[in-house]
Formats: sequence, C-alpha cells, structure tokens
Amino acid sequence: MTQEETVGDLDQSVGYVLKQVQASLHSAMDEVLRPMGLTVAQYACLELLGQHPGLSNSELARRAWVTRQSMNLVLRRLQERGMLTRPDRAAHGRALPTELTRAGQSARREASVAVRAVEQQLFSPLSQAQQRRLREDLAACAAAAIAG
Amino acid sequence: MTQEETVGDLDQSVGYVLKQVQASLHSAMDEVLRPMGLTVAQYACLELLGQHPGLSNSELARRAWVTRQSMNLVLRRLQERGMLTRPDRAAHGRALPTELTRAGQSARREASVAVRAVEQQLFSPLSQAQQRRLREDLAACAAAAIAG
DNA sequence: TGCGTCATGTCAGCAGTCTGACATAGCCTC
DNA sequence: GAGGCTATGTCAGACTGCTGACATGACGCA
Repeated sequence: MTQEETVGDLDQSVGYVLKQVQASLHSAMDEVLRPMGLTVAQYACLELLGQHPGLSNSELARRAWVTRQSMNLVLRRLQERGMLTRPDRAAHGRALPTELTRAGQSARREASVAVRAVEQQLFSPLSQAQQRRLREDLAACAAAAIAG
Repeated sequence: MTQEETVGDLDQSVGYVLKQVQASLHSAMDEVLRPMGLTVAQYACLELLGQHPGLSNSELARRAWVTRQSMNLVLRRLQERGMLTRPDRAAHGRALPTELTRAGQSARREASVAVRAVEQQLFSPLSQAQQRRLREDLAACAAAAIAG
C-alpha cells in the first residue's frame, strides 16, 4: 500500500478545503440571517419558493438536501409566522403546493440581499471569471455525483 | 433595488453549488465509512490524529469545525473502542494530548483509502490540473474568510 | 375491478450537535 | 503574591436533523 492510495496531507485534499469553505459560508450566512429571525434552512426554503412558487414539501426537501421530515418542520414554522400558505387538502395527489405570502416575499428579498453580500465577500479573492469557472467546475462534479 | 443585488438564480450561485457538492461528498463518505463502524466526524478525528499526533480535544474540534463538546464525545467513543489514548492528567496546562493506538492507526488507514477513492470518484470530471486549481481557489477563499 | 408500486405527508423515537455554564491551569500585569 | 485574562475539559439541557414507520392518494397492469 503506497502513500498515494490514502487521503494524504489534509491541506492537499480537495474535500477538506471544500468543507472548510462551506463551513465558513454557512457560518457567515447564519450570522446575517439570525438577526432577521431566520435560520439557514428557513432562508433556503424561502429562496427556493421565491424562485419556484408551488413546490411541495418533498420537492423543497430534495433541493435543500434535507429530509421531508426536516423540511416539514421548517414549513410549519414559517407558516405559523405567516410567511407562506399551504392548502389544507391537495387538489391532485398528496403534494401540497406551497407559496409565499407578501410577508414571506418581503423576508426573502431582504435575506437574499444579505446572503448575496456574504457570498461576494467570501469569494472576493477570486475574479468574476474565476468565480464562474469555480461554479462550473463544481457543477460538473455535482452532475457526476448524481449520475454515479 | 435591482435584480443584481439579490442572490438570483440558485443554479448560478456559487454557494448553492458548493453546498450541493459538499453534501454529495458527505453522503458518499458516510456510505463507505458506515460499514466500518465510523461516522464522518469520527473519521475526521482519526485522520487528524494520524497526521498530527498529540493534538488536544480543543485543537481537534477547531480543525474539524465542531465544538469542543461535540469532539469530546467523539473522542470518548473512540477511546471506549480502544482506538486512541489520552492521559488522565495533563503534564502541562489542561490540554490532554491524544494519540492513536495500533487499532486506531489501522482503522484510520483503512478508512483513509476508502475516502480517497470517494474523493477521486467525485472529482473525476476534472483533470488533475483542474482539481489542483479548484483546491487553490477554495483555499484562497478559506484564507480570506479567516482573515475577514 | 383488484393488486402492486411509488410518491407524499406525517408521527414517534433517537442520535448528534450546539449553547450555556462551571472548575481548573497557565500567563501576564501590577 | 494578587488579580484579571485566556484556554481547556467537562457537565447539563435544548434543539435540530435523521431513521423508521404508517396512512393516503395516484398510476400501471393483469
């Protein structure tokens, strides 16, 4: 067994650095969202619904990489706060299409601006072209992960 | 307020794609580590100790981006399983330097090989040069996050 | 029509992590 | 030496997310 077959120096591991940046992003997002009374998961939910109105609980869960059960709690909290609406009964099947209220849209807009600033700050060491390349490279890996 | 100031289309957001890849990596790692009886956090602990013997609980926590309290539980579990040793009393200060046992080194080596394969699979869409560039770009962002 | 399969929403239980708190040990300053 | 500050280890409680399970509704097929 050679050294090449193990992970090796962690600082040379893409996965380790990836986690580091993701942790930094999550932490920074939490920092700006918390004063607005939002968790990162709640923001993700609002952002998804803002861009894709009518998504169901299960669909939101998939796109936010959490379980249906977890997303269900997120939706319930946001609904209690009047940020979104869900029909009591499904018109077709069991999926309950969710939509943002005015309050929800307002909160999403405010949070989105703050998160945008956080991302710009985090990736500021890279030029616009480098950021686009980084995004494309990561997207390629993500696509392969789903396929594989 | 223009569209440019909000996050915009999530698929065009570096942060969103970053989380996607990180989630894929975590999931894939969990999948290969679970049969070995290890969680991702436990593997991270073993890998850190393998590369840096004598790290304290607090130092391990910082490098794995968890709290001291969480890492403390990880250490306790691994110690119960005979994978590492900690002195009962500190020779200097309060930090208890931790080291892997033979069993711990063995488990770390086995897990490391598996994780290495997972990483290679995930980043296989990119060439070696692209992977190095990706790692360097991410490292630059991580360094800026710490500084800022 | 009846059955099997799949997706969805939801409930209960459990594991992992975090926050808050406290005691201890070393360092620095006065 | 006394006091303040920092870092570390640890305990207790709360919270979040996950796994497992169940019921319901739609669809495909014999």
